[in-house]
Amino acid sequence: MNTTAPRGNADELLDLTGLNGKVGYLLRRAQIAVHGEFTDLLRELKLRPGQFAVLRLIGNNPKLTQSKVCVALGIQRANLVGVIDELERRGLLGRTTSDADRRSNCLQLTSDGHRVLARSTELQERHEAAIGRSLGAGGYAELLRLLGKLVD
Amino acid sequence: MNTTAPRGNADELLDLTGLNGKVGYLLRRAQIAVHGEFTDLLRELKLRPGQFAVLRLIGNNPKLTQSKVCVALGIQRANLVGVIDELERRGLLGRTTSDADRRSNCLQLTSDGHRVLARSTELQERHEAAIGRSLGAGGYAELLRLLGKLVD
DNA sequence: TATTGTTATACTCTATAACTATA
DNA sequence: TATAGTTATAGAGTATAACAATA
Repeated sequence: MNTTAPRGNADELLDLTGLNGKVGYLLRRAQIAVHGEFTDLLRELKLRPGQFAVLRLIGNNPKLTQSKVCVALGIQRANLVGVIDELERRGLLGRTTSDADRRSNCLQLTSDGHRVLARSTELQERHEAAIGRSLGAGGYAELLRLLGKLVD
Repeated sequence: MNTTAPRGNADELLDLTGLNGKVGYLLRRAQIAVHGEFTDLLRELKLRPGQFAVLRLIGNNPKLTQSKVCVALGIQRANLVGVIDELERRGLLGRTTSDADRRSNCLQLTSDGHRVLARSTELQERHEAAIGRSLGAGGYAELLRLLGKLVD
């Protein structure tokens, strides 16, 4: 994450009406902060949060096709291609043409992919634990509940 | 649905462990959903959420300089230039060289800028009200509180 | 020397259309 | 006809470096 960018939480003399008290704006600022922290944590693996989500999903669901990954993660088919290309180039997963439907690629993690997924999952759990400490256990659970409603 | 499909994973049957139960992931999905809804609402004004934030901040704080906008909103000076260029080209605000410090531009909304800000603020209120209905009044307030902690 | 606004540049993420090979 | 993967491309958003004018 960028460390020299202004964070914008210092100037208390400005009138932030219409921004600070709105879910739309605070959700964006919070997401940027949390995403940036996770990006920093994953740097040791040269993995970005979006790549982690793909590894996690395929690790959970071997032989998943690219289309199904896209539906599950809410991304475009065309944009997944490059992500899979890079993870495959790095030897973290493999494409195999499906026997049942030769249009589809079955995706599977390699042993290196499983190792990277295990390490990144540790980092994610550390990250979530830090969030939990700043929100309190009740706040963490309540935030999950409320965010879940927004995603629907 | 083909009943002979062997290990095809239906979308509802996917294992989303490590994604759905994590604040990092749900925060991202929720932010994308909410940001997209606000983007749709603002379309009638040909205004994007980031431009709205700039108009809102300058409307609240006349004569603000570009650097101060950047600190308040957490964006880069270099990236604000184009945003201000476009809003100025559309006649929504004006730059004036500061008397006190001739390096700085004082930013001020035009009457058109105030009109667009007023209308977009109405749209934002409608958007936030819809969020409030889906979360409940208590949930909405609690979400604001929790997101505020994450932004710190 | 430091800061403000600016230009240039690059990289990521996202969105759409069109192609191919399969179904 | 429809779908899976792919290519190409364009638009946002964001990051860094460097420069001129000014402090």
